[in-house]
Amino acid sequence: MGGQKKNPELQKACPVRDVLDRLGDRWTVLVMSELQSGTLRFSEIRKRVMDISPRMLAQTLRNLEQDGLVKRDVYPTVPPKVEYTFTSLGESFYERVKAMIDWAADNHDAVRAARERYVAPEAHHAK
Amino acid sequence: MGGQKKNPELQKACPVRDVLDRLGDRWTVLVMSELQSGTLRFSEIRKRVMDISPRMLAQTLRNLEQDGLVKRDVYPTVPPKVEYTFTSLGESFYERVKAMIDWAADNHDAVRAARERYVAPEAHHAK
DNA sequence: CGGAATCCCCGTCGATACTG
DNA sequence: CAGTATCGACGGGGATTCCG
Repeated sequence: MGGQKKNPELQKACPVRDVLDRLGDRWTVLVMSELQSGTLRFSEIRKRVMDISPRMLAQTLRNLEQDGLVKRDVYPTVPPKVEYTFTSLGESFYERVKAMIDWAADNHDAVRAARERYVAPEAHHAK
Repeated sequence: MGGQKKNPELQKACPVRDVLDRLGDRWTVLVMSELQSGTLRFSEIRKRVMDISPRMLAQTLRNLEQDGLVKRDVYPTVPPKVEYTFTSLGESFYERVKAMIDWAADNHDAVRAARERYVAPEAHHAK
């Protein structure tokens, strides 16, 4: 996905983009769908999402925490233990996301079929 | 959003990513929310979305068309006229997207408030 | 264990210009 | 009008290394 500025002025004005942009990245949706099953530790999420790097998991979780969608609980034990849980805001958000995930699962075949059928419009001079 | 490969093998296996990735980009959601109001011409969408470049609009529309979410009708008149309309697949998809947009609008304040409250976790050695 | 810091690649997007 | 072509930059995110 492409770089480019993410104009903060525009974000202020646009609630949609502001919130939805988080779904743009590779991991947020995947992480949320694991968190759905309840409280999880950092390493547990890692195991479930499998090919996420610790760096990206940390970043994804911090974004979610920052937006008030996920709660982070630190237990100052040794070894350290950190748990992540949806807030109620997060749960209500995930409901909608879930609706989209389900749609994607249900209609994946239709979409893939459409992609296969698709032929590039030869400019407009359809010969 | 960032470059990096988009492993096609993984996409094949993952319906979620496959479909939802489209929402990651800057414009798809905006364009869809205009198309909601009915059939629109290329230039009409441009006027409504305002700061989208012709390049990005064309690309966004082609993606939607490719996925079978939007229908493209070309009238070989002069000057050319091209209309875009949701397919029924697209409409059913947009229903879910709309649910998220509405959530975003409703909870935008809560999210922004959470962001403002947020203080970076000073590593874990909470002094 | 749960991260943070650094390095670097490369896909996306934006701006600009051109065409049937 | 409805696009396409080319270019360059930005910044996401992977790999790796280190730390409390």
